[in-house]
Amino acid sequence: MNPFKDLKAVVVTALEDMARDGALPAGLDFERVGVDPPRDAAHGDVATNAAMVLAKPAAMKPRDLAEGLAARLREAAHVQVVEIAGPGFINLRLDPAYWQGCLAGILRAGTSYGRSDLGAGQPVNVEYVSANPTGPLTVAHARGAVVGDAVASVLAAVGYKVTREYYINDAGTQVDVLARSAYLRYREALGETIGEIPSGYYPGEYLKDVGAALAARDGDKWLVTEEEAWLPVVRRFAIDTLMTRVREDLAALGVRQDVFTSEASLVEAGGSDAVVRTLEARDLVYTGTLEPPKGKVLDDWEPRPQMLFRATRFGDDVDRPLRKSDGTWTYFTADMANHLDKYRRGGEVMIDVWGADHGGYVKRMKAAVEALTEGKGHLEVLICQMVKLLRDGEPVKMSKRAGTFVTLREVIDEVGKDVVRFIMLTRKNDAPLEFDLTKVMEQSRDNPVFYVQYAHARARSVLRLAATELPDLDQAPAALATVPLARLTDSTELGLIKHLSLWPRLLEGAAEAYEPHRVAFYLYDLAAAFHGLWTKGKDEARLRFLVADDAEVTAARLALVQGTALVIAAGLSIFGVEPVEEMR
RNA sequence: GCGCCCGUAGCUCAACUGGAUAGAGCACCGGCCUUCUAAGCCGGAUGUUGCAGGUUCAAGUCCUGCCGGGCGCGCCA
Repeated sequence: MNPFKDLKAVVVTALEDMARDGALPAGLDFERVGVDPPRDAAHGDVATNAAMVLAKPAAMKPRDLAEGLAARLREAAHVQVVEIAGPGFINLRLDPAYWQGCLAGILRAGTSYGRSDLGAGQPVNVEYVSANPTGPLTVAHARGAVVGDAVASVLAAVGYKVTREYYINDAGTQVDVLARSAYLRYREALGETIGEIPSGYYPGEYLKDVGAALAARDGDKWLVTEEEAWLPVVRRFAIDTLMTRVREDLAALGVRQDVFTSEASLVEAGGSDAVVRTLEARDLVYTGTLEPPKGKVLDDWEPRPQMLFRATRFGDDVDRPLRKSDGTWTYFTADMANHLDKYRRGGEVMIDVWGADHGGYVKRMKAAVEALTEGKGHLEVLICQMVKLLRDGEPVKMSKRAGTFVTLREVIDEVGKDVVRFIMLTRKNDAPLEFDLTKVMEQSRDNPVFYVQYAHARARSVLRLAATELPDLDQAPAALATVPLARLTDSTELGLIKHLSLWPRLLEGAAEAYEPHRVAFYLYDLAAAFHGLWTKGKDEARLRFLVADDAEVTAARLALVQGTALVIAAGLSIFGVEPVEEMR
């Protein structure tokens, strides 16, 4: 059920008929032919650019081509008016019966309306969050979490087989710093005065819990041992504790990932070595010395020969180091192992959601995927820009260095997970986002979460009232598909159906572009259309949803209300947001 | 210095992968509640899409060069 796809088929069929009749050259590619809702409703219900994009390959004048196509489209079912406009657009207006039929189709499809098999079951791996387990999640992490989760849901809805993945960065020097920081808190928990946290350590208060928990478990046994004895134990303990907390935070946000891959175990299992061997076999590894970056002062720079990956062969700016001077692998090497692992587990298509501070890392990872998969794997990276947390328009003070930052958990506790999720999706991922804790709780049109929820609540409210007044009417979507929908004739009613008819097309577009925010804007527009119809019924009694002496029109309108509620709920469920039954 | 991202109405942002006269909200003005939620709706103004070129029937969208902002730039992750 996809009205605009059906309309495209109508146009393509007409073009094929023309080719068969000799009105068009044979073998034209209709790929670029668009059949879209026009920006301006005055242009009709649907517009196609077919005459313009085919004019050149067909060696015809756009106007002539348009005349021929328009003549055939006039014969198509439900086509009321066909006009040629501007440089060669063909505008179609469809009769009310077409749109009434669409509503019936939407209701028959029910909750599966909008879903499709576009992806044809192709596997896609979406990796997101992947935060270091060195502290609680923040609002910045939340954006990546929600965007990744929504991209995954959008792709799943259009038929891809999606794996949601988290890569745990539990190896390297940062987790050693974590361990030493936690050890300080452990000593503190056992009564020592540790004073100010030295620089280079994680100062966050949250590590007090970790230290105390370790003291409770192991007593004072690590106080007297050397670092090499306690470090692996404390590190493991701290990582496990913090990862548990990360998972709890994600659960509170409604994010549940399928696969958690540990960098440490990947390296331990020889993943990095395997990556280097693979690259060596393809002659993509050499020992060389990198130039210092120009225009940037590096006081401790000294030229050093190191093991390098020929990333420049795959479009990167410089070749990239694989091994640190202490002999261990770089983060990059381990992450290559991660991506090779994902690829082998069955994902030619991989999507990574990263923070803005990793933007400089995109080219090398794409280069690595191309090299490791011999061009068969494809990596797409979505960069999430900053989240500016505000309260009443004023920035909320945060400093990671001083350990004073607002955690995701605090924000969820304050405004609720649904608000966090929706707001995080009201911007393109690569645009900065303002998150005003005051504004998102406002009940006004300025707050999209409220506005969309209100529309759904109003729709449900009508259906509740109808259930008591018309107990014999079956409100199930499939049942409402059979009522006399021809009674829906007002332009506002038909306009609302047209909005609903866009949903499958919009969802596919959001999936192909990896842009879940489109769903948020769609829902906002749909809510506006519904609120408009609602109020029109207040002004003109004949347009009220429930008309006491006309059971038919009431049933038809309830079908429209049900369809609207259905689509809003479907959109919100893509976002992992619960549609509300009533506003409080 | 180099690379990536961004630049649209006074403010916050859209613009359906190149379509028609660039649209919403906020703010400002004026209307609409004995009736399904007025937490809403209707009407009113606002633009050299940072600048300059180029490609195209068609450019906010693609290409080149500038200007402005953000992020990043060997052995952190």
